[in-house]
This record gives sequence, C-alpha cells and structure tokens, in this order.
Amino acid sequence: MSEAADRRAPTMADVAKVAGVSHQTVSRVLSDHPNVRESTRARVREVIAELEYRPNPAARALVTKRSRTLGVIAANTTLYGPASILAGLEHAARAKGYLIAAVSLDELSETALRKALEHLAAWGVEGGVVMTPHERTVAALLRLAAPFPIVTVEGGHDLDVPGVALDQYAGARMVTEHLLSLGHASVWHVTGPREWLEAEGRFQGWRAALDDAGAPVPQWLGGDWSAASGYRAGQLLAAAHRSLDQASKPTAVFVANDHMALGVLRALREAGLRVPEDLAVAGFDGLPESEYFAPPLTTVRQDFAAAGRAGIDLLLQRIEDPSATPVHTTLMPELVIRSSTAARP
Amino acid sequence: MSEAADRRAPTMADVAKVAGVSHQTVSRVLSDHPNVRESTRARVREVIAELEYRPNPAARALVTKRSRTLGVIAANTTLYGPASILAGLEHAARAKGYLIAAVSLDELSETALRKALEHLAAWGVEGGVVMTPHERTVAALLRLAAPFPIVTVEGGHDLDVPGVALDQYAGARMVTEHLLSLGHASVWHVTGPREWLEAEGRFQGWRAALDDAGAPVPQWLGGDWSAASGYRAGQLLAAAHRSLDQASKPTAVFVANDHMALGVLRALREAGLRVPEDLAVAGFDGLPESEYFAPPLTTVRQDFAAAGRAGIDLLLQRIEDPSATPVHTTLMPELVIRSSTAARP
DNA sequence: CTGCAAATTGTTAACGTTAACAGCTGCCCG
DNA sequence: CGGGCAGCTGTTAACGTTAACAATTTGCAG
Repeated sequence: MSEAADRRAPTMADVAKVAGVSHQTVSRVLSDHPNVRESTRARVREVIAELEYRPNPAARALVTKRSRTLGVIAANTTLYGPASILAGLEHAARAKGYLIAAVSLDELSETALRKALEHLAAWGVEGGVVMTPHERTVAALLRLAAPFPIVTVEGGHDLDVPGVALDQYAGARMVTEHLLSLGHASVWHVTGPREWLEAEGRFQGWRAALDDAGAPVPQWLGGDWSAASGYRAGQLLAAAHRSLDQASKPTAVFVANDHMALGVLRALREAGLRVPEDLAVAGFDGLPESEYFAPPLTTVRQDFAAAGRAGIDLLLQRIEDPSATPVHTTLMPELVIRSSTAARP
Repeated sequence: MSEAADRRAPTMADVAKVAGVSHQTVSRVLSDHPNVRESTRARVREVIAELEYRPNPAARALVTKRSRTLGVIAANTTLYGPASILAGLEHAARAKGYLIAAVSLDELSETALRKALEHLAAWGVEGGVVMTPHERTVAALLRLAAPFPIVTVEGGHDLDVPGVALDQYAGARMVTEHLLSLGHASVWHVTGPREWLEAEGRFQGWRAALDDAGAPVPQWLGGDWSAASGYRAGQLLAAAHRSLDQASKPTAVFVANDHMALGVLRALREAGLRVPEDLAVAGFDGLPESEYFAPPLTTVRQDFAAAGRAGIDLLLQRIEDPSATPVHTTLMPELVIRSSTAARP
C-alpha cells in the first residue's frame, strides 16, 4: 500500500541508485573487495539491508560459471546409515557455502543412475557425491563418465574415482576377534547381499579373522539387509544349533547389520535359544535402537557425520583440480560391546 | 587430441552455427515450439546430440526468472518417517521437472530455521517444503514470513500455510479402539514430546477414543521418541502392573511411536511381564522392522510416499497462485495388527 | 500470376551479475 | 609546485538464454 514498486525484487542497480554509487561498487562490497572506502561500504550495506536486496544467483552463476551447488545421489535413504551420511554431507556442504541437490534412487540400475546424473547435470551442479554401496552401480558409474567431478561414499577403493569409505573389513575383524576372544571355537556369519561392497568387506574381514585365528570357517548364510531375511537366517541357525554335534554347532554369530540381527534375535527367541548363553550375536551399523533389542546388541558403530565431511572435502578438492590422482579416505569404526555377546559363563 | 576446442561447453550459438540456423531456432526446438519445420527440428536435434549440448541453466533461469528448484527443510532425517517423506518429495519433484535442494536441521530453533530459509533463498528456490512437526517451529515459520512460497508437511492444519498431514488423530483413535475392542478396560499411553504436533495429535486421538468409550483416562507417561525413553516408561508400566489393584492396573498401552515401543517391550520383558498376555502393546509409524520386534508389534502405518507427492502438488499449486487460500491435505493411516495385541485369552 | 495469410526463420534487446579496464581523486616526494 | 602513484570509483562489455518483434518464405485462392 505504501509503495507501488513492491512488484519485483530489487536489483544491484536499485541498491546502487539509492546508495548513490555505481552497481560495481555494490558488487565490490558484496564480495568484500578491499578497495572500498569504509564509509561507502557502510552506506551500501545499509541500503542492502533496507531494501532486503538479495543477489540473483542465476546472474552470478552465469558470469562466474559456478553454480555453488553439489549433487548427492543416494539409494536406500530410509536406512539409518545412508540417511546419516546424507545429513552429514549437507551440513559440510552448507558450511562451505554450497547447496546440496539431492536425488534419491529407488532402483540401482545403470539407467536410473544415468538419469540421476543427467538430472543433476541439467541443473549445472559443480560436482556430485554418489553413495553407491552396490558394486554394479560403481561399475556403471565408471562406464558413464559423469559430466562433472564425482566422489563416492561407501564405494570401495579399487577405482580411479576418489572416495570415502568406512572400513568394513576392519570393523568385521574387530567383532569377529571379539567373539573369538570370548572363547568361541568359531563364529558364524549372516552376510548382506554380496554385490554390496559393504557386505563384501564385512565378509572378508570375518573370514580373515577366522583364518588368522586358525578357526574353522562355517557355512555362511546369505541375507538382504532386511529384518525378514535375518529372521530366516536365525531359524536356520537355531536348527543347526539343535542338530549339529557339539564341536560344530554355532555358538556365536556375526550378522552383517543390525536390522538382520533383530530378525535373528527373534528367530532364536522363538526357537527357545538364549542369547548370549546358547548363541552370542553381534551386529553391524550401530543403530541407536540396537541398545534396546532383546538383548541389547553388540555392534560396530560408524561415524557417518565424519564420512559426510570427508566426502565434501574430497569433492571440493576434486573440483579444484579434476586431474589430480584420486585420493581415498578411510574411516575407522568402533566396536560397541553389549550383553548379546557377554563373556561365556 | 583430435580437436582443440574441447575446452568449454558448447553453447546454443555453437549448435546454431553447425546446424546452419539461428540460435533462436535452436531455442525453439528445445522448448518444443510448434512452428519449426520438421526437417529443421531433426537437424538441430542431431547437432545437439553430436555436440552433447546442454542448455545453461543459469542463463535460462536469469531470463525466465524461474530456477525450477524447490527447497526442503527437514529435521530428524535419520528417522524412518522423515527420511521416507524426503524421498517421496524428491521423486515427485523430479517427475515434475524440479530439482530438490535439501537442508537438514539438527536443531529446531528459530535461528536455525531462519538460516535454512536464507540459505535456500540465496540460491533462488521457487518454493519450499518445511517438515516441521514441532509446534514452535511452525510458529517461527509464520513469524519469519519466508521469502518464497511454503508448504508444510506434518505441520498441523491450524495455519494459513498450506500443508499435508497424516491423520495422527484418526490413527490414534484406531489403535485405541482396537485395544478397547480386545476387552481392555482402558488403554495407557506413552506420549511423544507434547510440543510435537504429531505427538499432540496422537494424544488427542487416544483421549477422545477413551472418552467416547466411557473408559477411564489413566495417567499418561511422557517420552521423547527415543527407545531409551520408552524403556523408562516401560519400567514404570511394569511397576504399575505389579503394584496397582486389579481394576486400575495397566493391561494395554498405546505407545506414540515404534522406537519407544521397542524400549517398552524390553523393559516389560526384563520385568518378567508377558506381551500381550499381561500387557498388550501397540506402536505408531509402521517401521518395517517392527514386524520383528519381540513380539511383532501392532502399529499404525503411514503412506509417506503419498505424503511427498501431495506436498509437491500443493507447493506447485502455491507457486502458481500464491494468493489462493491455503489448502490442506490429510492422509489416512492404516492399522496393522500383529501379535503384540492379540485378542485376550 | 498476384497477393495475402500463415508458417517459418532471423534480429535485437533484455535478464543481473562480475571482469577488465579507465578515470578521478588526494597525497607524498623530489 | 609538478609528477607519480596509490586508493577508490565508474564505464563498458561479456555470460547464454528467452521474449518480442521483424523479415522472409511458402502455400494457395482468386
């Protein structure tokens, strides 16, 4: 009502006119250029605040050729791990003055990945983080040759793409060794889908720990990360516990993630087996609620926020110099011991 | 090696030159303008593919004044519900040709919210979805007067901001009525934090169902959504079960979310109470793993993907016509009955 | 054929910012 | 007191697209 010019957003020229300077001076104030008299700078700042002027990001991006936007491509974002990493990436990016454009994949096909990359490219992101725990996806990523610099998170290290990974292998060794140290002759294993790099790393770590300890390697059971598949594996473990002879029956099991461990626990309970007395169970991921499972679950906790920060650091570095040799960052997980693996009586 | 011009990305003018037309014709082909001869269109398309030309989004945004980007502000993204909604929003937006810029809040203060809005505004988003289940945050949102159109998800309906909400009240009524129908004299309740709108809705629904049935309203227990707080509430319930007289002791409890219900279950188990024989337990949220709790949990499932779609629809509508009266969409949840509330013997 | 409308194409001018360079002060030193 | 050199400010030209309008070609009726 007061003014009629409330229609369109103020531009740099508007600020300049009101402040009695050229638009270039306004630009200089905005970019903290040193050669601006203090009084001028103050005056311009004042007008900017008064008019609630906001620089037009499109105009800026057009001339600087930088969108200050990073893309993130993620699958399984409803799981605790990926969701945590996503939040970590966002915080780190925002702290560095970047916007995060998120794309969530519900299918891990090469087509879906290509579409996601294309979507981000169409908006001019400067780089992308791809959370592709899946081996085939990583392969696809390499074939596709993304139109902008890329880093992976949980994508393994055998690539000429830089990446951040949590050390699955070391984590799995830690749990397995912990179980062996409790006096178990061997440790059984429920795997994740083997084409997921995390599942593979955990599998290898488990196996190496057994080999190093000279322990026999029992038949492993395949799961798909879901509690349902853990439940099925648990039923099998219970059966094995009942029917195998004393020497070879399972007394300890390392389950590749906490969700599946939950299913295992339910199956064992239904079969009348006690945890940890009859069968010790350990998980992997460090879900906050794993402390409230029945019984509280021994697990491996990962620092997802740190992974997010490391991912952004790597990506920005990659954007600075795309030709530098790819660097990999590895983060160490932490063993959390709870009563599902208490010492044997 | 073959060509030296691999330096910068091709522009519309480059395409035009190669195709032997004006840049405007290229623009027309890109925007599917009808008045272009079929042969010309084909030729231009060919050159676009050949040069791998990609329109510059900044230049386009500058002239059209549309960034085709939507912002999403979310807290607690590591929880199943918010994470699912986020994924739903992203899919819906992408399908409509929009990019999703995500900002995750780890603190629900007005300052944090203002910073998030400012961050998105600085990148010129056309609108934003705010997932603010927290009452104070919603109030803050109203005070702040965002610089772009806003819709809320799970933000309640008593606002002049349009929003999508899942019907917490109805869901809570459904569980409570279900428990009453099993023959319980009354139903106890473990609440979420009361300043969360979802918690409040569930509380009100619970209370209304009891009132309508003429059942007494027992003292409710306060929780904070975490399994830990559910555990503490469970200990109290167990104590009440032991010490109160037959008429007033708890025999059924509706816990405001599945995570807390997990804690309740553990506490009851530790106290030697059987579920559902001694105490029936129901949750809310429909976590996939709630089926594998001990025992499998009766809960209320919500369609988060639908909520995401509805949110984007509402927002785009709002961007079209910001002055239209705010519309609210309500989605109905679904009761999932499992053995934690099996019929009384 | 001629002319006129419709279809197709081209030309020019924005959009709002930063970069490059030019100009204008005032001050210090010889 | 003149020259030069900072320090500050302004002017002009991009950046790559769409919008508005102008120009050209085509098709077809008269």
